[in-house]
Parts: sequence; C-alpha cells; structure tokens
Amino acid sequence: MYTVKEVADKMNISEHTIRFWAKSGFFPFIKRSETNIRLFDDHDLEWVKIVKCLRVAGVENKEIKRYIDLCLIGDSTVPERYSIIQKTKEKTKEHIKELTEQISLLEYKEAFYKNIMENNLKDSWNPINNITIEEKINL
Amino acid sequence: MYTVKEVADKMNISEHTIRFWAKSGFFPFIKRSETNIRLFDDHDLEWVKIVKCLRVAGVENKEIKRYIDLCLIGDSTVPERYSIIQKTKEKTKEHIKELTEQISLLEYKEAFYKNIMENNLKDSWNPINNITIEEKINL
DNA sequence: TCTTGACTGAGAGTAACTCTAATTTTTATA
DNA sequence: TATAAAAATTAGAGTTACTCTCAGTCAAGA
Repeated sequence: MYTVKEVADKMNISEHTIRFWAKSGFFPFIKRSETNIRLFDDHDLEWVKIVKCLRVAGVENKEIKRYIDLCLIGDSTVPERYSIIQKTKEKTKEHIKELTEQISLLEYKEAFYKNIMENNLKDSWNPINNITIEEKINL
Repeated sequence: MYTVKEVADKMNISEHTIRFWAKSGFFPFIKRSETNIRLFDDHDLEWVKIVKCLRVAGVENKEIKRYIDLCLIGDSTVPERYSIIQKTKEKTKEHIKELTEQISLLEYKEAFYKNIMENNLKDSWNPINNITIEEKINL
C-alpha cells in the first residue's frame, strides 16, 4: 500500500496533482487508513498510469472522468472506451508530428546562432539600424 | 499586410490568442492602420511562427518574452538566445519520447478493447463482481 | 440609409494545476 | 515516554494561458 507521496515519486507526478486527480474522481478504488490517509494498491497504480497517459496525451480532465465512469459501468461501454483510446492515439501521433516539425525550426535557429558565436559574426540585425526584411528574418 | 483574422487562419491559431500574444509584447513591430487595426507584414509572420514554435514546445510566455526582448537588444544576447533554443530543442525531444512511450500503452488498450468487441467477449471485469487484482488490471 | 461583418479593448470565465495555511498523524530520537 | 521533525489532511487562494463575452467603432454592400 502506497501513500500519496510514494505514488507521486513512483509515477513522477506531484503530490498536489495526485490529490487533485483523486478529488476529481479519477481513482474510485483508493482506500483510507483509520486516520484518513489515502492508501493506493497496485491496482490503483494502474489507474494512475492510465490517467497520466491520457493527460500527457492532452485529454481533458472531463473526458478522463468520462472514461473512468465508463470503466465503472462495465461491458456495455467497451465501444465508447475503444473510441476514446483510439482517438487519443491518433491525436498523439499528430502531436508528435507537429513537435517533430518544430524541432526542425529549432535546429535551424540553433545552427544559426552557433555559427554566429563560433565565427564571431555580427547578429546581422539590430533594431536600431534600418535594414531590409531579408536581413531581419533570421531571428 | 494581414489582419489578425488572416494571420490566425494562416498560422492556425485563434484570433484571441494572436491578440493575447500581441498584448503580451510578442510582436514588437506590428503596425496599426489609421483606424487602429493591427497590420502584420511577412516579417511579423516570422515572429508569429517562432512564438508558435516555442509555445508548442512548451516554453512559458514569460520565457518567450525574454527571448523576444533579447532579440531586440541585439548581438550581445546571442549566447543566451542560443541557450534558450537549445534547451527547448532538448525538452521537445524528451517530450516526443514520452509521447511515444504513451502510444505503446494506448495501442495495447486499443488492441485489448478491439479483441473484446470482435470476439464478443466479456469485459472480464465489472465492479459489481468481486475479482482478483490480475483480472482488474486491463482496464 | 441600413445592416452585416470584421475589428477594437476591457474584463469575466475556465482548465488544470500549484501553492499556502492550519491542523492532525506518524516517526525518529533523546 | 516525551517531543520534535516529517508527512499527511483539507479548504481555499493564486497562477498561467488562454477563451469567451460584450459594448463599441468602422467600412462596404443591398
């Protein structure tokens, strides 16, 4: 049985967030000690894992709550759960694609600045000077 | 010259966000028409592009403002700008790695649900029943 | 002329944390 | 055993980055 702090450390999430998620109804099975302390078991950890997965993938808390509730209802909700997971996967792939594209731009800028530093060049533009658009662009 | 709406459409960002960013000082060069309407030129679009890139990469607005201000100062700030870009790139690569890991879990769940649906199986668990942890995990 | 649609700023509302404070519990040490 | 430090609890305030609403301005077409 794990306390909030232990879960937080294990899953690399802040304690605040774990409590916030618990209050949001994301962990319907967690027990409390006689003195009111939350106790997560390994099954609860699986729920933390899937909630974290959905959050990282950008799913809204409201939608996560829906998914949790569907799980609690049982069999009949499998198609909707499937659909949530499937859409989330597609969205995540799109997200990765977008991040990958942005990395190209970041690498371009990185190389641009590196070149300036290594060759002791001027930055080619300073707002005090009046210069053409072409010169301005690489900032 | 482009209005806020045109920039929003072109860059796939909401008009609200463009105005919010403008108010945050992210576009120091945009002009206004005599009737006070914002007019972006192609150079301003480059700034929108880099701001979008940094935001997508998860850089905070405060840090983006710092980057913008460094650009305005000129030459002497190239090393700090390089460092911001470089750290952002590393963070983004980490982020992609995390998303890629989560996709594995999503694909596992997707296959799990698909199997249930295609073979008309039971969900193997319904909270009404008392069952073992092992059976509970796949939800 | 009238209305429609795009623009404006101010400011309220929202999501998802994130932090603080007051209080209670647990644990380690004297 | 006493006690002090560490860790848990809750309620609620604060933060970030939008996101939306609204009242008002302005140009262009029926």
